[in-house]
Amino acid sequence: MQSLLELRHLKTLAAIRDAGSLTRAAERLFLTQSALSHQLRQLEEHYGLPLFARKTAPLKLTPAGDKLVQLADHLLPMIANAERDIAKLREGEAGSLRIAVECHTCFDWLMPAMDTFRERWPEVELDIVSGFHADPVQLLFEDRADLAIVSVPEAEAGINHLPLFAYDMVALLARDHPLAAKPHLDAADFADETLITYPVPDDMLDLVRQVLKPAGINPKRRTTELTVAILQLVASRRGVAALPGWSVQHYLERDYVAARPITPGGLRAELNAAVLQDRAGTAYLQDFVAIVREVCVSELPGIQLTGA
Amino acid sequence: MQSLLELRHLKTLAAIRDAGSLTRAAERLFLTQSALSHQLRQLEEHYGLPLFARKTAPLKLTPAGDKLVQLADHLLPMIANAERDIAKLREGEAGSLRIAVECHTCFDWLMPAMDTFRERWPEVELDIVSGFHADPVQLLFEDRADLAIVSVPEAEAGINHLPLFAYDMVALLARDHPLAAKPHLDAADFADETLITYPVPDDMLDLVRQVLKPAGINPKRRTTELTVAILQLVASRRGVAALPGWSVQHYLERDYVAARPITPGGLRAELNAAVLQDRAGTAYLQDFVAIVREVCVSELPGIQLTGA
DNA sequence: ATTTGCAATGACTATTGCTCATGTTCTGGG
DNA sequence: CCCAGAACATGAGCAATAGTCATTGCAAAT
Repeated sequence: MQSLLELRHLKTLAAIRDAGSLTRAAERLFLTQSALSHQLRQLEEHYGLPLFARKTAPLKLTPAGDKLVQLADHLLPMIANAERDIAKLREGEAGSLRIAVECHTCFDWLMPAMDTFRERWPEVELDIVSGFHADPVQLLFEDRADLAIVSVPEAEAGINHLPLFAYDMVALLARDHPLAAKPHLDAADFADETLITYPVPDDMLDLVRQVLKPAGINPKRRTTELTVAILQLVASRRGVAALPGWSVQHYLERDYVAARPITPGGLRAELNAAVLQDRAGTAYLQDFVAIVREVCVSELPGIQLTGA
Repeated sequence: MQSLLELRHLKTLAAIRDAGSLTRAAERLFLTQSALSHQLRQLEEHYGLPLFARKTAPLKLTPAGDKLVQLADHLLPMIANAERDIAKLREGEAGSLRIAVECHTCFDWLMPAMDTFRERWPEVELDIVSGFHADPVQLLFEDRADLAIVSVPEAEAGINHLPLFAYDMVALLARDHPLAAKPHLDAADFADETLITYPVPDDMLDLVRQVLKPAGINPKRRTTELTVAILQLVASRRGVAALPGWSVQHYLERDYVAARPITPGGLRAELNAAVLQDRAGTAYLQDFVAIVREVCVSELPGIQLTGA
C-alpha cells in the first residue's frame, strides 16, 4: 500500500496532458509509447481509477487524473527551482551568457527564450554578441561569447555541441510562380531563378551548401537582411528563397507566398549550441539549451527535438 | 544531465534529517543503511556537492542538503494530500471510523492521532466505542466498530491485522522497594506482592498472560481504572504494577517510582489494529494506521514500528 | 473494405535499486 | 595507547522493474 508515485509518473502525466496523446508525449520524453502505456496502467491500477478518458482525441483527464496533473504542475517547477538553486550554490551566482548567432531567423525564438532565462538566472549577464560572424565558434575561443548557435556541428577540439532541434527548409515562391505547380523543387529548378538570401557566406546557406553547390548550380543572387523583405521580394516575383518552415508559417497561412519542399525528401536542417568543452557542465548553459528546446517545441511548428 | 531526483530521494533525505543518522533513518524506511548510503552518494555525486556534513552526530545538513530537505517538506505533504483526495474520489467522502480499544493506556497516543485524522478526513465520522470490551474484534463483526486496537493478533477468518508498534512492559516499584535492587524481575518476584492492574480479564494483562500464569504464580490483586491511580498506589507502597515503558516515562524522569525490566530479556508487547478483511483496503483506515505509527514513533519513547 | 493512427498487451531485456558482506573511520572506555 | 563498538562507505551480486520490441486491437477516415 506504499505510495507507488514517483516524479517520473508526474512528468509523464504532465507530458501526456501537454501532448494530448501517449505517442506524442512519449516522443517528448524520449521513451516509447509502450512505456507510457505501462506506466499509466500501473498508476490507474494503483489508484483504482482511470486517469484519462481514452477513445477521445485529445486524451481527456478524469477528475483523478486532473488531481495528479495539477500536483505535477505545482511540484515540477518547485523541483526545477530547487535544483537551480543548488547549481548556484555550486557554481556561484555570477557568470555571463553571451550568445553568438549566425542565423538571422533565430531571433524569432531567441527573444522569448532569453526572457525565460533572465527570469530563472537573474544574476547571469545576458547578451547577444552583436553583428553576424562567419565563424561564431571562434568567438568562444576568444572569450567574446559563451554560447554559439550553429547549424553544422563541425567536430572541433575543445568544443561541445548540444543539440537544439531539426526542421525542414522550404522553398518560397510567388503564389502564381510556374514552379509552384511542382510537388517539390530540385536543384535544377533554381538554375534560372534569382535566389534571395541573407547577406552571409554561401557555407551558411543550407540550400546552397547542400543542394545547389553539389549540383554545380549557381543562380543569380539578391540579398537582404530582413526576413520580411525576403518574403516581400518573393511575393512580388523578384525571385525565390529558402527559409526554415517554422519561420514562414505565419505567411503561408495567409497565402502570402507558396512553399514547396526542396528535393523529394525535403531539405533537413538542424541547429546546435556550441560551447567550450570546459564549460559544458555549467548549469546555466545547460539550462539555456533546455529553455530553448522547450520554447521552440511549443512555439515553432514542424520542428523535432534532436539528440537525447 | 537529466534530473536524477526522485521522490524516493526526498523521502530518504527527510528521514535522515528526522532520524539524525543513516542507520536510524534506514530502519524507519525499512531499508538498509547501505541503501541510504548509496542513494546519498549518488545524489551528492549528481549535484557535485555534499548534502550532509558527515563525521558529526547528529548528521548536519549543508546548505544544498537543506534546500532539498526543504523541498521535501513542501512536496511530500502535497503528495499525501493529493493521494488522499484521489482516495476520496474513489471511495466517496463518507464513512465512519469507530475505534474499539482494549488497552487503557492507549488513550495517551490515541487522542493526538485522532486529532490529526480529523484534520485529514473531516468527512469521516470519528468515534471511540465507549467502554472496554472483552473481545473488541467481535464489535467489528457486529458493525459496532470499524477498527479495534488489540495486543495479540489472533488469526481469525475475515479479520486483517495491521501492525502498529512494539514496546517493552516494565515493572513499577516504589523507589525504596527491596526488589528495586535487582537488575530485572522474574515471575517469582511477584509471588508475595500485590499486583495493581486495570480491571480487565487476565488475558488482556501481558504480565499475567505471558509471565505469571505460565509460572503458576497468582499474586494478590488490586484494580483501578486510572493510570495515575496505579502510579500513586505503587509510589505509596501498596503494590507493584506492570505498564508499557512509554506510558510511564514521564513519571520515571521525575523519580516518582522505579522501573525494572520483567525477565532478563524484557517483556515484549505489541499493538495491532484489527479491521474487517473486506474493508482492509479502505484508504482512511489505512491512513489512520499510518497516522498512529507516525504519532507514536515521534512521541513515545522506546517503541519500535513493526511489520513492513 | 482497407488503410491509418493510436493505445493495449505480453514477452523479453536492461537497468538499477537493494541487500549482503566487508572495509574504513571515528569515538569513548579501560 | 589500544581496543571495542558504532557509525558510514564500498563493491559484488541479485532481484525487482522500467523500458523496448513486436504484435494485437480498436476506431475513424478514405
